[in-house]
Amino acid sequence: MLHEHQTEQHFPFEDAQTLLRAYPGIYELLRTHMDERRFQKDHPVFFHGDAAHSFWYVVQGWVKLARQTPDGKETVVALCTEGDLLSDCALFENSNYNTNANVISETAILGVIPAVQLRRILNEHADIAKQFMQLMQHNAQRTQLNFEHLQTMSAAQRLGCFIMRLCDRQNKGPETIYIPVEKHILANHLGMKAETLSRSQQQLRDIGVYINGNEVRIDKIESLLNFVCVSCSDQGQCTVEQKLCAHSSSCKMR
Amino acid sequence: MLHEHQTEQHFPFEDAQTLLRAYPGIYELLRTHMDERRFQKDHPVFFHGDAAHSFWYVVQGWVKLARQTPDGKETVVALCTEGDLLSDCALFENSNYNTNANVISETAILGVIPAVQLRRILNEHADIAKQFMQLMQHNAQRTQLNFEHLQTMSAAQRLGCFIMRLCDRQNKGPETIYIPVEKHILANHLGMKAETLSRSQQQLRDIGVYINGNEVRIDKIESLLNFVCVSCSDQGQCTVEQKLCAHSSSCKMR
DNA sequence: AAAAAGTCTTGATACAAATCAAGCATAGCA
DNA sequence: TGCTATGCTTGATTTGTATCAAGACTTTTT
Repeated sequence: MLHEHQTEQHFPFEDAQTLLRAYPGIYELLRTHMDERRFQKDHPVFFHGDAAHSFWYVVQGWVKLARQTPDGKETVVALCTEGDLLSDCALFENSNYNTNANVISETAILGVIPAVQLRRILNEHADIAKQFMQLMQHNAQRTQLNFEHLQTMSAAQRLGCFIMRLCDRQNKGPETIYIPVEKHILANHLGMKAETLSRSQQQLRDIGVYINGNEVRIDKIESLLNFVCVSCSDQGQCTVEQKLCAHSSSCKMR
Repeated sequence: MLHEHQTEQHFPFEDAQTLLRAYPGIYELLRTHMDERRFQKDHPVFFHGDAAHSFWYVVQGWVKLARQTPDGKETVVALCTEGDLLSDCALFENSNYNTNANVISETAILGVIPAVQLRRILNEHADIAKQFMQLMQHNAQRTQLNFEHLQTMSAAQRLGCFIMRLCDRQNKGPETIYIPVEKHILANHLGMKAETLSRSQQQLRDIGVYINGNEVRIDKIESLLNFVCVSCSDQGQCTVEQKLCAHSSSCKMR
Protein backbone atom coordinates (compact mmCIF):
# COMPACT_ATOMS: atom_id res chain seq x y z
CA MET A 1 0.00 0.00 0.00
CA LEU A 2 2.62 2.47 1.11
CA HIS A 3 5.97 2.79 -0.64
CA GLU A 4 9.15 1.82 1.11
CA HIS A 5 10.21 5.39 1.85
CA GLN A 6 6.92 6.02 3.61
CA THR A 7 7.19 3.13 6.01
CA GLU A 8 5.97 4.70 9.18
CA GLN A 9 8.44 5.16 11.96
CA HIS A 10 7.15 4.97 15.48
CA PHE A 11 7.01 8.54 16.65
CA PRO A 12 7.84 8.87 20.30
CA PHE A 13 4.96 10.19 22.37
CA GLU A 14 6.76 13.49 22.85
CA ASP A 15 5.89 14.46 19.29
CA ALA A 16 2.31 15.03 20.22
CA GLN A 17 3.59 17.68 22.59
CA THR A 18 4.58 19.80 19.63
CA LEU A 19 0.96 20.12 18.66
CA LEU A 20 -0.45 20.39 22.16
CA ARG A 21 2.25 22.69 23.52
CA ALA A 22 -0.18 25.60 23.63
CA TYR A 23 -2.28 23.58 26.08
CA PRO A 24 0.10 22.25 28.74
CA GLY A 25 -2.74 21.31 31.09
CA ILE A 26 -4.37 19.06 28.51
CA TYR A 27 -1.04 17.57 27.51
CA GLU A 28 -0.21 16.72 31.11
CA LEU A 29 -3.67 15.27 31.67
CA LEU A 30 -3.40 13.04 28.62
CA ARG A 31 0.13 11.95 29.49
CA THR A 32 -0.75 10.85 33.00
CA HIS A 33 -4.20 9.34 32.46
CA MET A 34 -4.29 7.82 29.05
CA ASP A 35 -4.19 4.22 28.08
CA GLU A 36 -2.40 3.44 24.79
CA ARG A 37 -4.00 1.18 22.18
CA ARG A 38 -2.59 0.00 18.88
CA PHE A 39 -4.83 -0.46 15.84
CA GLN A 40 -4.42 -1.81 12.32
CA LYS A 41 -5.53 -0.06 9.13
CA ASP A 42 -9.29 0.20 8.55
CA HIS A 43 -10.07 -0.57 12.15
CA PRO A 44 -13.10 1.39 13.34
CA VAL A 45 -12.41 3.32 16.54
CA PHE A 46 -15.98 4.42 17.19
CA PHE A 47 -19.23 4.97 15.33
CA HIS A 48 -21.40 8.02 14.73
CA GLY A 49 -24.32 7.86 17.13
CA ASP A 50 -22.77 5.51 19.70
CA ALA A 51 -22.72 6.64 23.32
CA ALA A 52 -19.47 8.55 23.89
CA HIS A 53 -18.02 6.46 26.73
CA SER A 54 -14.39 7.19 25.85
CA PHE A 55 -12.27 10.16 25.00
CA TRP A 56 -9.81 9.39 22.17
CA TYR A 57 -6.79 11.06 20.74
CA VAL A 58 -3.99 10.24 18.33
CA VAL A 59 -0.50 9.35 19.56
CA GLN A 60 0.77 8.14 16.18
CA GLY A 61 -0.70 7.43 12.74
CA TRP A 62 -3.75 8.82 10.95
CA VAL A 63 -7.45 8.60 11.68
CA LYS A 64 -10.31 9.88 9.56
CA LEU A 65 -13.47 11.34 11.04
CA ALA A 66 -16.39 10.91 8.64
CA ARG A 67 -20.16 11.14 8.38
CA GLN A 68 -22.50 9.13 6.16
CA THR A 69 -25.72 10.39 4.63
CA PRO A 70 -28.73 8.06 4.23
CA ASP A 71 -28.31 8.16 0.45
CA GLY A 72 -24.80 6.74 0.75
CA LYS A 73 -22.48 9.73 0.46
CA GLU A 74 -19.56 10.11 2.83
CA THR A 75 -17.96 13.34 4.06
CA VAL A 76 -14.50 13.21 5.62
CA VAL A 77 -14.87 15.88 8.27
CA ALA A 78 -11.26 15.71 9.47
CA LEU A 79 -7.97 13.89 8.98
CA CYS A 80 -6.31 13.55 12.38
CA THR A 81 -2.77 12.73 13.41
CA GLU A 82 -0.39 13.11 16.37
CA GLY A 83 -1.86 15.34 19.02
CA ASP A 84 -5.33 15.65 17.50
CA LEU A 85 -8.34 14.96 19.69
CA LEU A 86 -11.03 12.77 18.12
CA SER A 87 -14.04 13.11 20.38
CA ASP A 88 -14.61 16.50 22.00
CA CYS A 89 -18.21 15.44 22.50
CA ALA A 90 -17.11 12.88 25.13
CA LEU A 91 -16.57 15.80 27.50
CA PHE A 92 -20.31 15.99 28.07
CA GLU A 93 -22.74 13.66 29.82
CA ASN A 94 -25.16 11.65 27.70
CA SER A 95 -23.50 12.60 24.46
CA ASN A 96 -22.93 10.48 21.37
CA TYR A 97 -20.01 10.45 18.99
CA ASN A 98 -20.83 12.79 16.14
CA THR A 99 -18.72 11.05 13.48
CA ASN A 100 -17.32 7.68 12.59
CA ALA A 101 -13.61 7.29 13.32
CA ASN A 102 -11.43 4.88 11.31
CA VAL A 103 -7.72 4.23 11.25
CA ILE A 104 -6.36 4.97 7.77
CA SER A 105 -2.61 4.50 8.25
CA GLU A 106 -1.02 1.01 8.29
CA THR A 107 -1.09 1.15 12.07
CA ALA A 108 -2.02 3.77 14.63
CA ILE A 109 -1.54 4.26 18.33
CA LEU A 110 -4.41 5.98 20.06
CA GLY A 111 -4.71 7.30 23.57
CA VAL A 112 -7.96 6.70 25.38
CA ILE A 113 -9.46 7.91 28.66
CA PRO A 114 -12.82 6.83 30.08
CA ALA A 115 -15.19 9.75 29.62
CA VAL A 116 -16.45 9.64 33.21
CA GLN A 117 -12.92 9.94 34.54
CA LEU A 118 -12.13 12.85 32.23
CA ARG A 119 -15.31 14.65 33.23
CA ARG A 120 -14.44 14.25 36.91
CA ILE A 121 -11.02 15.75 36.31
CA LEU A 122 -12.52 18.68 34.41
CA ASN A 123 -14.99 19.37 37.20
CA GLU A 124 -12.14 19.54 39.67
CA HIS A 125 -9.70 21.55 37.55
CA ALA A 126 -11.21 24.68 36.11
CA ASP A 127 -7.92 25.65 34.45
CA ILE A 128 -7.82 22.47 32.38
CA ALA A 129 -11.49 22.88 31.47
CA LYS A 130 -10.64 26.35 30.23
CA GLN A 131 -7.87 25.01 28.03
CA PHE A 132 -10.31 22.53 26.53
CA MET A 133 -12.66 25.41 25.76
CA GLN A 134 -9.87 27.19 23.93
CA LEU A 135 -8.90 24.08 22.03
CA MET A 136 -12.52 23.52 20.99
CA GLN A 137 -12.74 27.13 19.89
CA HIS A 138 -9.59 26.63 17.85
CA ASN A 139 -10.99 23.52 16.18
CA ALA A 140 -14.26 25.29 15.46
CA GLN A 141 -12.39 28.06 13.66
CA ARG A 142 -10.54 25.47 11.61
CA THR A 143 -13.88 23.95 10.55
CA GLN A 144 -15.22 27.40 9.69
CA LEU A 145 -12.19 27.99 7.54
CA ASN A 146 -12.67 24.66 5.75
CA PHE A 147 -16.21 25.80 4.97
CA GLU A 148 -14.90 29.03 3.52
CA HIS A 149 -12.26 27.24 1.45
CA LEU A 150 -14.82 24.89 -0.02
CA GLN A 151 -16.90 27.88 -1.02
CA THR A 152 -14.27 30.25 -2.40
CA MET A 153 -11.18 28.26 -3.36
CA SER A 154 -10.59 26.17 -6.47
CA ALA A 155 -9.79 22.46 -6.11
CA ALA A 156 -6.10 23.15 -6.80
CA GLN A 157 -5.98 25.86 -4.13
CA ARG A 158 -7.50 23.57 -1.53
CA LEU A 159 -4.92 20.91 -2.34
CA GLY A 160 -2.20 23.54 -2.11
CA CYS A 161 -3.44 24.60 1.33
CA PHE A 162 -3.37 20.99 2.53
CA ILE A 163 0.21 20.58 1.32
CA MET A 164 1.24 23.74 3.14
CA ARG A 165 -0.21 22.42 6.38
CA LEU A 166 1.49 19.09 5.79
CA CYS A 167 4.78 20.92 5.28
CA ASP A 168 4.25 22.56 8.63
CA ARG A 169 3.34 19.30 10.40
CA GLN A 170 6.41 17.55 9.04
CA ASN A 171 8.43 20.53 10.21
CA LYS A 172 10.11 21.06 6.90
CA GLY A 173 10.80 23.98 4.73
CA PRO A 174 10.54 23.64 0.98
CA GLU A 175 11.87 20.11 0.60
CA THR A 176 10.39 16.73 -0.21
CA ILE A 177 7.41 15.69 1.88
CA TYR A 178 4.98 12.79 1.67
CA ILE A 179 1.21 12.62 1.46
CA PRO A 180 0.33 10.26 4.30
CA VAL A 181 -3.20 9.20 3.31
CA GLU A 182 -4.83 7.58 0.32
CA LYS A 183 -5.77 9.94 -2.47
CA HIS A 184 -9.48 9.18 -2.56
CA ILE A 185 -9.76 9.91 1.18
CA LEU A 186 -7.82 13.14 0.82
CA ALA A 187 -9.94 14.08 -2.19
CA ASN A 188 -13.12 13.61 -0.18
CA HIS A 189 -11.76 15.68 2.70
CA LEU A 190 -10.92 18.47 0.27
CA GLY A 191 -14.39 18.33 -1.27
CA MET A 192 -13.53 16.82 -4.64
CA LYS A 193 -13.34 13.51 -6.46
CA ALA A 194 -10.11 11.48 -6.85
CA GLU A 195 -9.90 12.35 -10.56
CA THR A 196 -10.10 16.05 -9.80
CA LEU A 197 -7.39 15.68 -7.18
CA SER A 198 -5.19 14.07 -9.79
CA ARG A 199 -5.75 16.95 -12.18
CA SER A 200 -5.21 19.53 -9.47
CA GLN A 201 -1.76 18.06 -8.90
CA GLN A 202 -0.87 18.91 -12.48
CA GLN A 203 -2.00 22.48 -12.01
CA LEU A 204 0.31 22.83 -9.03
CA ARG A 205 3.23 21.83 -11.26
CA ASP A 206 3.00 25.23 -12.93
CA ILE A 207 3.80 26.92 -9.63
CA GLY A 208 6.70 24.67 -8.71
CA VAL A 209 4.98 21.92 -6.72
CA TYR A 210 5.66 18.47 -8.17
CA ILE A 211 3.52 15.62 -6.88
CA ASN A 212 4.43 12.10 -7.90
CA GLY A 213 2.45 9.40 -6.16
CA ASN A 214 2.80 10.24 -2.49
CA GLU A 215 5.97 12.24 -2.97
CA VAL A 216 5.75 16.04 -3.00
CA ARG A 217 8.66 18.22 -4.06
CA ILE A 218 8.32 21.94 -3.59
CA ASP A 219 10.55 24.21 -5.63
CA LYS A 220 9.31 27.62 -4.59
CA ILE A 221 7.29 27.76 -1.42
CA GLU A 222 6.57 31.46 -2.08
CA SER A 223 4.64 30.81 -5.26
CA LEU A 224 2.59 28.17 -3.45
CA LEU A 225 1.83 30.67 -0.69
CA ASN A 226 0.87 33.27 -3.27
CA PHE A 227 -1.31 30.85 -5.16
CA VAL A 228 -3.21 29.64 -2.10
CA CYS A 229 -3.31 32.38 0.51
CA VAL A 230 -4.74 35.19 -1.61
CA SER A 231 -8.03 33.33 -1.41
CA CYS A 232 -8.02 32.82 2.34
CA SER A 233 -9.53 35.19 4.88
CA ASP A 234 -6.97 34.02 7.41
CA GLN A 235 -4.11 35.44 5.34
CA GLY A 236 -1.61 37.14 7.59
CA GLN A 237 -2.88 35.44 10.76
CA CYS A 238 -2.49 31.84 9.58
CA THR A 239 0.28 30.24 11.63
CA VAL A 240 1.16 27.81 8.85
CA GLU A 241 1.60 30.63 6.38
CA GLN A 242 3.72 32.61 8.85
CA LYS A 243 6.05 29.73 9.59
CA LEU A 244 6.57 28.83 5.94
CA CYS A 245 7.10 32.49 5.15
CA ALA A 246 9.82 32.62 7.79
CA HIS A 247 11.51 29.62 6.18
CA SER A 248 11.64 31.42 2.87
CA SER A 249 14.16 34.19 2.40
CA SER A 250 12.25 35.91 -0.37
CA CYS A 251 8.64 35.64 0.67
CA LYS A 252 6.72 38.51 -0.84
CA MET A 253 3.67 38.20 1.33
CA ARG A 254 3.08 40.99 3.83
CA MET B 1 -36.78 47.10 1.28
CA LEU B 2 -39.10 44.83 3.22
CA HIS B 3 -42.73 44.38 2.31
CA GLU B 4 -45.47 45.53 4.63
CA HIS B 5 -46.26 42.08 5.97
CA GLN B 6 -42.65 41.67 7.04
CA THR B 7 -42.49 44.81 9.09
CA GLU B 8 -40.57 43.61 12.07
CA GLN B 9 -42.40 43.40 15.32
CA HIS B 10 -40.38 43.97 18.45
CA PHE B 11 -39.93 40.53 19.93
CA PRO B 12 -40.01 40.62 23.69
CA PHE B 13 -36.74 39.52 25.20
CA GLU B 14 -38.30 36.29 26.41
CA ASP B 15 -38.17 34.96 22.86
CA ALA B 16 -34.48 34.48 23.08
CA GLN B 17 -35.17 32.16 25.95
CA THR B 18 -36.72 29.71 23.55
CA LEU B 19 -33.39 29.26 21.88
CA LEU B 20 -31.29 29.38 25.02
CA ARG B 21 -33.59 27.29 27.17
CA ALA B 22 -31.17 24.40 27.09
CA TYR B 23 -28.63 26.66 28.78
CA PRO B 24 -30.39 28.32 31.74
CA GLY B 25 -27.12 29.48 33.30
CA ILE B 26 -26.12 31.39 30.17
CA TYR B 27 -29.60 32.81 29.76
CA GLU B 28 -29.66 34.06 33.32
CA LEU B 29 -26.18 35.53 32.97
CA LEU B 30 -27.13 37.40 29.80
CA ARG B 31 -30.39 38.61 31.28
CA THR B 32 -28.81 40.09 34.39
CA HIS B 33 -25.58 41.49 32.95
CA MET B 34 -26.25 42.60 29.45
CA ASP B 35 -26.60 46.07 28.13
CA GLU B 36 -29.06 46.49 25.22
CA ARG B 37 -28.11 48.44 22.12
CA ARG B 38 -30.21 49.24 19.08
CA PHE B 39 -28.68 49.34 15.58
CA GLN B 40 -29.88 50.26 12.12
CA LYS B 41 -29.44 48.18 9.00
CA ASP B 42 -25.88 47.81 7.63
CA HIS B 43 -24.35 48.96 10.88
CA PRO B 44 -21.12 47.13 11.58
CA VAL B 45 -21.06 45.58 15.07
CA PHE B 46 -17.43 44.52 15.05
CA PHE B 47 -14.64 43.73 12.60
CA HIS B 48 -12.62 40.60 11.90
CA GLY B 49 -9.26 40.99 13.58
CA ASP B 50 -10.23 43.63 16.15
CA ALA B 51 -9.49 42.91 19.80
CA ALA B 52 -12.52 41.14 21.26
CA HIS B 53 -13.34 43.54 24.10
CA SER B 54 -17.07 42.76 24.12
CA PHE B 55 -19.28 39.74 24.08
CA TRP B 56 -22.30 40.21 21.78
CA TYR B 57 -25.55 38.42 21.22
CA VAL B 58 -28.81 38.99 19.39
CA VAL B 59 -31.96 40.04 21.23
CA GLN B 60 -33.94 40.90 18.11
CA GLY B 61 -33.25 41.19 14.37
CA TRP B 62 -30.67 39.56 12.11
CA VAL B 63 -26.89 39.82 12.01
CA LYS B 64 -24.53 38.29 9.48
CA LEU B 65 -21.10 36.97 10.39
CA ALA B 66 -18.78 37.08 7.40
CA ARG B 67 -15.16 36.80 6.36
CA GLN B 68 -13.35 38.51 3.49
CA THR B 69 -10.52 37.04 1.45
CA PRO B 70 -7.69 39.27 0.17
CA ASP B 71 -8.91 38.77 -3.40
CA GLY B 72 -12.28 40.24 -2.50
CA LYS B 73 -14.59 37.28 -1.96
CA GLU B 74 -16.94 37.20 1.00
CA THR B 75 -18.20 34.14 2.89
CA VAL B 76 -21.25 34.49 5.13
CA VAL B 77 -20.28 32.11 7.92
CA ALA B 78 -23.55 32.46 9.84
CA LEU B 79 -26.89 34.25 9.88
CA CYS B 80 -27.78 35.00 13.49
CA THR B 81 -31.03 35.96 15.15
CA GLU B 82 -32.72 35.93 18.58
CA GLY B 83 -30.68 34.01 21.09
CA ASP B 84 -27.60 33.50 18.91
CA LEU B 85 -24.19 34.41 20.30
CA LEU B 86 -21.94 36.37 17.96
CA SER B 87 -18.51 36.25 19.54
CA ASP B 88 -17.56 33.07 21.38
CA CYS B 89 -13.97 34.14 20.96
CA ALA B 90 -14.50 36.98 23.46
CA LEU B 91 -14.47 34.36 26.22
CA PHE B 92 -10.68 34.20 25.99
CA GLU B 93 -7.99 36.67 26.91
CA ASN B 94 -6.09 38.41 24.10
CA SER B 95 -8.42 37.12 21.41
CA ASN B 96 -9.66 38.88 18.30
CA TYR B 97 -13.02 38.68 16.61
CA ASN B 98 -12.79 36.01 13.93
CA THR B 99 -15.45 37.46 11.62
CA ASN B 100 -17.05 40.73 10.67
CA ALA B 101 -20.53 41.25 12.11
CA ASN B 102 -23.13 43.43 10.38
CA VAL B 103 -26.79 44.13 11.05
CA ILE B 104 -28.85 43.01 8.05
CA SER B 105 -32.41 43.57 9.27
CA GLU B 106 -34.01 47.05 9.27
CA THR B 107 -33.13 47.33 12.93
CA ALA B 108 -31.62 45.01 15.49
CA ILE B 109 -31.30 44.95 19.26
CA LEU B 110 -28.10 43.41 20.50
CA GLY B 111 -27.04 42.49 23.99
CA VAL B 112 -23.47 43.26 24.98
CA ILE B 113 -21.28 42.42 27.98
CA PRO B 114 -17.71 43.61 28.51
CA ALA B 115 -15.45 40.62 27.88
CA VAL B 116 -13.44 41.13 31.07
CA GLN B 117 -16.59 41.02 33.16
CA LEU B 118 -17.83 37.89 31.42
CA ARG B 119 -14.48 36.17 31.91
CA ARG B 120 -14.54 36.97 35.61
CA ILE B 121 -18.01 35.46 35.92
CA LEU B 122 -16.90 32.32 34.10
CA ASN B 123 -13.89 31.93 36.35
CA GLU B 124 -16.14 32.06 39.38
CA HIS B 125 -18.96 29.89 38.07
CA ALA B 126 -17.74 26.58 36.68
CA ASP B 127 -21.29 25.48 35.93
CA ILE B 128 -21.87 28.40 33.57
CA ALA B 129 -18.50 27.83 31.94
CA LYS B 130 -19.53 24.26 31.31
CA GLN B 131 -22.74 25.39 29.63
CA PHE B 132 -20.70 27.64 27.37
CA MET B 133 -18.55 24.67 26.43
CA GLN B 134 -21.63 22.72 25.47
CA LEU B 135 -23.02 25.61 23.49
CA MET B 136 -19.73 26.01 21.63
CA GLN B 137 -19.70 22.29 20.91
CA HIS B 138 -23.23 22.59 19.57
CA ASN B 139 -22.26 25.47 17.29
CA ALA B 140 -19.20 23.60 16.08
CA GLN B 141 -21.38 20.68 15.06
CA ARG B 142 -23.66 23.02 13.18
CA THR B 143 -20.66 24.38 11.25
CA GLN B 144 -19.48 20.86 10.51
CA LEU B 145 -22.90 20.05 9.15
CA ASN B 146 -22.86 23.14 6.94
CA PHE B 147 -19.56 21.90 5.56
CA GLU B 148 -21.11 18.53 4.80
CA HIS B 149 -24.14 20.10 3.15
CA LEU B 150 -21.98 22.25 0.90
CA GLN B 151 -20.13 19.13 -0.18
CA THR B 152 -22.97 16.65 -0.66
CA MET B 153 -26.22 18.57 -1.18
CA SER B 154 -27.47 20.32 -4.30
CA ALA B 155 -28.24 24.04 -4.22
CA ALA B 156 -31.96 23.31 -4.01
CA GLN B 157 -31.49 20.92 -1.10
CA ARG B 158 -29.47 23.47 0.85
CA LEU B 159 -32.21 26.05 0.31
CA GLY B 160 -34.77 23.49 1.41
CA CYS B 161 -32.83 22.82 4.59
CA PHE B 162 -32.69 26.54 5.37
CA ILE B 163 -36.43 26.85 4.91
CA MET B 164 -37.02 23.92 7.26
CA ARG B 165 -34.92 25.58 9.95
CA LEU B 166 -36.76 28.85 9.36
CA CYS B 167 -40.05 27.01 9.77
CA ASP B 168 -38.81 25.76 13.10
CA ARG B 169 -37.59 29.20 14.24
CA GLN B 170 -40.90 30.80 13.40
CA ASN B 171 -42.60 27.97 15.27
CA LYS B 172 -44.92 27.11 12.45
CA GLY B 173 -46.01 23.96 10.80
CA PRO B 174 -46.60 23.90 7.08
CA GLU B 175 -47.99 27.38 6.63
CA THR B 176 -46.76 30.63 5.17
CA ILE B 177 -43.43 31.86 6.44
CA TYR B 178 -41.12 34.69 5.39
CA ILE B 179 -37.48 34.78 4.37
CA PRO B 180 -36.06 37.44 6.69
CA VAL B 181 -32.84 38.33 4.86
CA GLU B 182 -31.91 39.58 1.42
CA LYS B 183 -31.53 36.93 -1.23
CA HIS B 184 -27.95 37.66 -2.18
CA ILE B 185 -26.87 37.32 1.47
CA LEU B 186 -28.80 34.11 1.90
CA ALA B 187 -27.36 32.80 -1.37
CA ASN B 188 -23.83 33.46 -0.15
CA HIS B 189 -24.53 31.74 3.16
CA LEU B 190 -25.82 28.70 1.29
CA GLY B 191 -22.75 28.64 -0.97
CA MET B 192 -24.35 29.78 -4.22
CA LYS B 193 -24.98 32.87 -6.32
CA ALA B 194 -28.24 34.86 -6.22
CA GLU B 195 -29.21 33.59 -9.68
CA THR B 196 -28.79 30.00 -8.58
CA LEU B 197 -30.91 30.67 -5.50
CA SER B 198 -33.62 32.02 -7.74
CA ARG B 199 -33.53 28.88 -9.87
CA SER B 200 -33.45 26.63 -6.82
CA GLN B 201 -36.73 28.21 -5.71
CA GLN B 202 -38.33 26.96 -8.91
CA GLN B 203 -37.07 23.44 -8.29
CA LEU B 204 -38.71 23.46 -4.87
CA ARG B 205 -42.06 24.23 -6.51
CA ASP B 206 -42.14 20.67 -7.82
CA ILE B 207 -42.20 19.37 -4.25
CA GLY B 208 -44.87 21.74 -2.99
CA VAL B 209 -42.79 24.67 -1.74
CA TYR B 210 -43.81 27.95 -3.37
CA ILE B 211 -41.50 30.89 -2.91
CA ASN B 212 -42.63 34.30 -4.08
CA GLY B 213 -40.37 37.15 -3.12
CA ASN B 214 -39.91 36.72 0.60
CA GLU B 215 -43.08 34.72 1.05
CA VAL B 216 -42.83 30.94 1.38
CA ARG B 217 -45.88 28.70 1.25
CA ILE B 218 -45.40 25.03 2.01
CA ASP B 219 -47.98 22.58 0.78
CA LYS B 220 -46.51 19.30 1.90
CA ILE B 221 -43.84 19.49 4.55
CA GLU B 222 -43.24 15.73 4.16
CA SER B 223 -42.03 16.00 0.60
CA LEU B 224 -39.68 18.81 1.63
CA LEU B 225 -38.32 16.62 4.43
CA ASN B 226 -37.91 13.73 2.00
CA PHE B 227 -36.21 15.91 -0.56
CA VAL B 228 -33.71 17.42 1.88
CA CYS B 229 -33.02 15.00 4.71
CA VAL B 230 -32.05 11.94 2.67
CA SER B 231 -28.81 13.79 1.95
CA CYS B 232 -28.02 14.72 5.54
CA SER B 233 -25.97 12.63 7.95
CA ASP B 234 -27.96 14.10 10.81
CA GLN B 235 -31.17 12.50 9.57
CA GLY B 236 -33.12 11.08 12.48
CA GLN B 237 -31.22 13.12 15.08
CA CYS B 238 -31.90 16.56 13.61
CA THR B 239 -34.17 18.42 16.01
CA VAL B 240 -35.67 20.52 13.23
CA GLU B 241 -36.59 17.45 11.24
CA GLN B 242 -38.11 15.79 14.31
CA LYS B 243 -40.27 18.77 15.20
CA LEU B 244 -41.56 19.26 11.67
CA CYS B 245 -42.21 15.54 11.41
CA ALA B 246 -44.30 15.72 14.57
CA HIS B 247 -46.32 18.55 13.02
CA SER B 248 -47.15 16.41 10.04
CA SER B 249 -49.71 13.64 10.40
CA SER B 250 -48.40 11.58 7.53
CA CYS B 251 -44.66 11.93 7.74
CA LYS B 252 -43.02 8.85 6.32
CA MET B 253 -39.62 9.52 7.79
CA ARG B 254 -38.84 7.51 10.88
C1' DA C 1 -45.57 61.80 -10.91
C1' DA C 2 -41.44 60.79 -13.16
C1' DA C 3 -36.83 59.30 -12.66
C1' DA C 4 -33.33 56.70 -10.53
C1' DA C 5 -31.59 53.01 -7.89
C1' DG C 6 -31.94 48.64 -5.98
C1' DT C 7 -33.52 43.82 -5.77
C1' DC C 8 -35.06 39.79 -7.83
C1' DT C 9 -35.90 36.93 -11.84
C1' DT C 10 -35.09 35.01 -16.43
C1' DG C 11 -32.33 33.79 -20.51
C1' DA C 12 -27.98 32.55 -23.05
C1' DT C 13 -23.44 31.03 -22.62
C1' DA C 14 -19.09 29.49 -20.30
C1' DC C 15 -16.59 26.77 -17.23
C1' DA C 16 -15.03 23.81 -13.33
C1' DA C 17 -15.74 19.62 -11.62
C1' DA C 18 -18.34 15.14 -11.87
C1' DT C 19 -19.05 11.13 -14.29
C1' DC C 20 -18.03 7.42 -17.28
C1' DA C 21 -14.50 4.62 -19.20
C1' DA C 22 -9.87 3.08 -20.21
C1' DG C 23 -5.28 2.41 -19.26
C1' DC C 24 -1.19 2.05 -16.21
C1' DA C 25 1.21 1.14 -12.51
C1' DT C 26 2.19 -1.37 -8.07
C1' DA C 27 1.28 -4.79 -4.51
C1' DG C 28 -0.22 -9.23 -3.10
C1' DC C 29 -0.58 -13.88 -4.25
C1' DA C 30 -0.84 -18.44 -6.74
C1' DT D 1 6.55 -15.80 -13.14
C1' DG D 2 2.37 -14.59 -14.45
C1' DC D 3 -2.44 -13.43 -12.45
C1' DT D 4 -5.50 -10.60 -10.10
C1' DA D 5 -6.90 -6.82 -7.15
C1' DT D 6 -6.26 -2.13 -5.97
C1' DG D 7 -5.02 2.61 -6.36
C1' DC D 8 -3.80 6.26 -9.38
C1' DT D 9 -3.85 8.75 -13.69
C1' DT D 10 -5.59 10.20 -18.22
C1' DG D 11 -9.19 10.98 -21.77
C1' DA D 12 -14.04 12.06 -23.42
C1' DT D 13 -18.39 13.66 -22.20
C1' DT D 14 -22.00 15.51 -19.19
C1' DT D 15 -23.83 18.34 -15.65
C1' DG D 16 -24.50 21.84 -12.13
C1' DT D 17 -23.43 26.24 -11.13
C1' DA D 18 -21.20 30.69 -12.39
C1' DT D 19 -21.10 34.38 -15.36
C1' DC D 20 -22.84 37.84 -18.39
C1' DA D 21 -26.74 40.42 -19.87
C1' DA D 22 -31.30 41.97 -19.97
C1' DG D 23 -35.85 42.65 -18.13
C1' DA D 24 -39.47 43.08 -14.36
C1' DC D 25 -40.73 44.77 -10.08
C1' DT D 26 -40.12 47.67 -5.84
C1' DT D 27 -38.72 51.29 -3.30
C1' DT D 28 -36.55 55.78 -2.91
C1' DT D 29 -35.54 60.21 -4.57
C1' DT D 30 -36.59 64.41 -6.73
